[in-house]
Amino acid sequence: MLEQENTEEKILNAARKVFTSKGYAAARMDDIAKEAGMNRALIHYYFRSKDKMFQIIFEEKFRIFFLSISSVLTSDNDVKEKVVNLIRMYFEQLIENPDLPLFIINAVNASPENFIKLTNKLNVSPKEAFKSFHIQVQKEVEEGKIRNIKPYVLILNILSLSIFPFIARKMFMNINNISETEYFEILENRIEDVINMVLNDLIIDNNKLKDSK
Amino acid sequence: MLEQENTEEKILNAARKVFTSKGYAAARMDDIAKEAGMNRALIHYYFRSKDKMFQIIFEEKFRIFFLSISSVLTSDNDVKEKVVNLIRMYFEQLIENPDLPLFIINAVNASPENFIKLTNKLNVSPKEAFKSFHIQVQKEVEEGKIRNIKPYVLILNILSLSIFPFIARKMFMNINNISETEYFEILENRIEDVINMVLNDLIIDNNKLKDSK
DNA sequence: TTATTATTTAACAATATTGTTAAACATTTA
DNA sequence: TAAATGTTTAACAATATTGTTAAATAATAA
Repeated sequence: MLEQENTEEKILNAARKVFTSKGYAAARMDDIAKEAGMNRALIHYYFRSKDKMFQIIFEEKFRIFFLSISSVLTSDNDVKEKVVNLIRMYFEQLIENPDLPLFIINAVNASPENFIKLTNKLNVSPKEAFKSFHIQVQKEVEEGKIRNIKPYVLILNILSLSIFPFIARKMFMNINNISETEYFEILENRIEDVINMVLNDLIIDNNKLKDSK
Repeated sequence: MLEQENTEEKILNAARKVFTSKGYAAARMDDIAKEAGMNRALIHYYFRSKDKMFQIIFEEKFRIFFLSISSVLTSDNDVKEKVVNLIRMYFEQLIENPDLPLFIINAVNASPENFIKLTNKLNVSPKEAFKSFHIQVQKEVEEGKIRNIKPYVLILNILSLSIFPFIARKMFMNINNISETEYFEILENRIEDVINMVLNDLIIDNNKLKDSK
């Protein structure tokens, strides 16, 4: 009988699950204890308080979420390559971790100070990564490599198309009566569409629009 | 001295504000009372319990959110017109109500039964609206009016590009050190970009892509 | 084996949050 | 005006949730 995970791991796994699906306020220490198959006192023995546990999970998730973005944004590739990498990377990461974005957004909304503290504490700087991408976009616009697009607009488009489907997935599944598996298949098949749409939007082309009149 | 709003309105306004910004679990009856400038007992006198109050606010917001979508989706327009209307409508609505999508998504995630109950109770049926749009898209694809795109993909693209920027706005503002006013300006200027991008993606065009090789 | 240490639990304590009530105060109406 | 009704509050009660402790059990080291 391979009992693999020890108590500490069991607790962390349970906490991860409960916190990411319910968020801090709605999570109960008892939910975590039950999920881990043990007594509430035990999780206090291992991790002092709810706050401390949440902090651990949040840091971990925060790292996962921003480290990969940052690495793509600050790589050596040009803008179009980064666009492709970002979209693929998000999809792969979020298919494994569908609750991640909502968890992080809610946590940051609930206490923005925490976000600021963490970006300082960890050697992950979304601010810097975004800024350097911003500059690169402006440069490529000036060089005529891509159309004249505002960096913020491009970033927002990529993030929106990649992340939103995971944020709204339960509602979407509900409205359209489809299972998570089916939904993820739709998303998987959608990746190339998204890539094409964003890349297309970067092409310098004078006569492709305004034909509706 | 025009004292306009009565106690009941004061409470509802406060509840609206607190619930939509914090969500059910993190909201405190005391937050609402303070926001309304009164005693906690008074809000119980008017609205029995926290659950009941939340239900009122949720129904209201749910209606606002889905009524306008449904009306656009089930109108007489063709797909391209609907795309334009949807994107404009979302922007106008969310600029007034930026917390709306996150509030609804979190509430639906927390209790999907509630969502189902409400769609039945109210004469608002996102399910039907989505379905009819779905069929219309397939029809226009067959007629050659728009490119061969999966209805789900189109809907997801529109919703993503329109809604996500509001969901992630606090994080985005934080990362890029910009105020809400500045951010909303960026979004305002982005509308036409989004419309163009989505419409462009619907055009039947054989030689606009795959030029990167 | 026995002593020591780590793990686990049940029972308890403290705090936070919601909900109630009786009495004070204000407003309406007879 | 006085009775009746509606509004508001402070104080209290009940419940939910987190956190602690002492004692039992298991694991480890001497």
